[in-house]
Amino acid sequence: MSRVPTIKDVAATAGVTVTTVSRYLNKRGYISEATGAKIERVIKELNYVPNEIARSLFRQKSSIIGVIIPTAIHPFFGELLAAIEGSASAAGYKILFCESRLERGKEKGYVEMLKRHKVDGIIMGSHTLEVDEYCDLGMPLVTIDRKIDERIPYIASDNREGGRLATLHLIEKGCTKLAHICGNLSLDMLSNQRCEAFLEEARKGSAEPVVIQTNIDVFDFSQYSALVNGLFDEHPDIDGVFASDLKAAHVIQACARRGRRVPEDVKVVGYDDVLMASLLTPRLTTIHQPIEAIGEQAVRIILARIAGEEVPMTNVFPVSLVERDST
Amino acid sequence: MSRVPTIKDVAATAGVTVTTVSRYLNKRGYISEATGAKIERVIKELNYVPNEIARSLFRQKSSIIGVIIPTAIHPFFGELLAAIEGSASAAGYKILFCESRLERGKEKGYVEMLKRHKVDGIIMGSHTLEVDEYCDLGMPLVTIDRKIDERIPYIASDNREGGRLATLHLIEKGCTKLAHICGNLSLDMLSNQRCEAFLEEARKGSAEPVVIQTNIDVFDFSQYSALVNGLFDEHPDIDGVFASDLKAAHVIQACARRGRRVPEDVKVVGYDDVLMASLLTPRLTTIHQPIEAIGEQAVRIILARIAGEEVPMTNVFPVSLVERDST
DNA sequence: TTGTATGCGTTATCAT
DNA sequence: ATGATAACGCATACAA
Repeated sequence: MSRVPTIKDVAATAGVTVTTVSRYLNKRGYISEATGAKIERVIKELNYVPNEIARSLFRQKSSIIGVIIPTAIHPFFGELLAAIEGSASAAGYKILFCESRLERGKEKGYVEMLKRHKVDGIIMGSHTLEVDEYCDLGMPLVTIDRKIDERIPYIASDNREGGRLATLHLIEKGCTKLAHICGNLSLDMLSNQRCEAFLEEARKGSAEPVVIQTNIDVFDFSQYSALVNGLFDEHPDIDGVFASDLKAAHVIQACARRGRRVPEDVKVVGYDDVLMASLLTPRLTTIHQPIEAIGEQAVRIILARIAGEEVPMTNVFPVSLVERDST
Repeated sequence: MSRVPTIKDVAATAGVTVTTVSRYLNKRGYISEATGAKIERVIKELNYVPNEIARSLFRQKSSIIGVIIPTAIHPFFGELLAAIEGSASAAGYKILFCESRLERGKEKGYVEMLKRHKVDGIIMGSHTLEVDEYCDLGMPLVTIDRKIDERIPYIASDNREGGRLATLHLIEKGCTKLAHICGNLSLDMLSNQRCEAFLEEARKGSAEPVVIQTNIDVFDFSQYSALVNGLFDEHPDIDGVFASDLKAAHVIQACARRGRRVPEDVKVVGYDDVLMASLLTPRLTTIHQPIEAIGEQAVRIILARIAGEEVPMTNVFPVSLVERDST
């Protein structure tokens, strides 16, 4: 027999019916010592493994959760994905992994696909669709860094506080002209609050603020260099920059090229505190957000939703300033 | 009707049988203009989507491929994963994502799980199991960076050539005492060839070679700092280091702390050329391996295997030295 | 303690 | 051009 054995094969060679084997597999009901042993032996002998597809069909439950992020190339999402995978697998769930690349069409296609695949829920870290398209999903959903609707729980770090801390820190360190590089503000993300806080605190602190955005394709990293260089060309007197870690890395890079010393001439504060942050030279001062906790919470929430439990709609994690050498 | 509609519901409300609906869905056989239109309408109205689980069960094919990597936190694997996902989804396949964290038990559990889930094939980037355990899998398999057996195709960069290029470059730049930081050599990985090439070229070039390994838990990044510092403590006269990008980043970091200038006092060459490499200060000279092409090829090979086609067992991609500022 | 029958949602075969 | 039915592999309700 070359094809992979089914429960029928096990039953047949063990001389019982599939019901009994199923019972053995699921440890339900009574089954005699003898037949139990025999079934066990046959299973080993045939190298039988239950077909999870068939199980899923019967149970109306796949034990799979879909995860959609922009791309795993971005260290924040790579780390987030790792956290999600760890928590999910610990709970007996598997991850169907999707990269939207922040393309509307792709994201929509993935949502559709996950629906067809009957995933038990979706963790969404990419947000290019309209509010309705998320609400009409008819499936547990939790978002990262975006508040879509009152009925959809979201997880985020305290972006506003992070923006505040970063800006305050730059001002305290003596910066007088501040820049913030943010993602594309037309995307409805909570990270936009960093920008608001930045502007607010800059004004309070009488520092001149400059804000520049990336393209809509926020994760086209190749644009970052040009963006940063454009910033310094236009505003040579900038002495403090706030931007998420990956962008901050480009800032440090650009400074090195232009002979501007960090932190002496320009101070830089990141956001995220990904692995890379502490590996830059100078080591990056940054706003730490608890990526692992966020991933864990995302899984906890989605599982609770799947179980039909009540969950908090707002899940904002505290951030903290990690002062290193770039300020 | 609150539960999600099935093909039966569509059939019922459209006044036809499931057969006809199925025909419509799969565009097989003839169906009249009128019923076609009606079915289409009902599908929209009911918001029906086919159940992929049931389809998979019938077709004996899930259109899912399993991917096992150590962790997405590591930028190489994050980028590899992104490449794999892109190619797979373009071909209509989905990714069941697993992180082994390089733990034998986890990896084994995942393999088992993927088997139960009837994935069509597995791309394996984590290698903690014995040769037999991979061979007895009874399912298409392709490995990244490990040659397991004549019958299992593998993809890798030309590690030996990479090691050679890196070492040669350091020697040409005038280094006389070279260190190589590698993973744990007890793991049977092709990247170990970098080490062999390193030793060979160092001797040829009359440079004194030092090799240090990481723990078995290669991806416990927290050990890297101590490792690098230990290296410099024991061998203060090292003037050239070869190590994969992430480790190289730690080397640069350690040098900065110790007041050793890169590249003036110590020259550093990485391996991988991940995003981070060009963002370090100084920008890292490194051996570029074509991560995206490797991911694409992994998918191409696994799909060919699934289709029962012949595939090349050996897939070694060329590498090149990217000279930047750390040498 | 074990077996029989049925259904999960879909597709394919064979009728009609 | 459409319908009835079996089958995919498994698990449950109900019998025996």
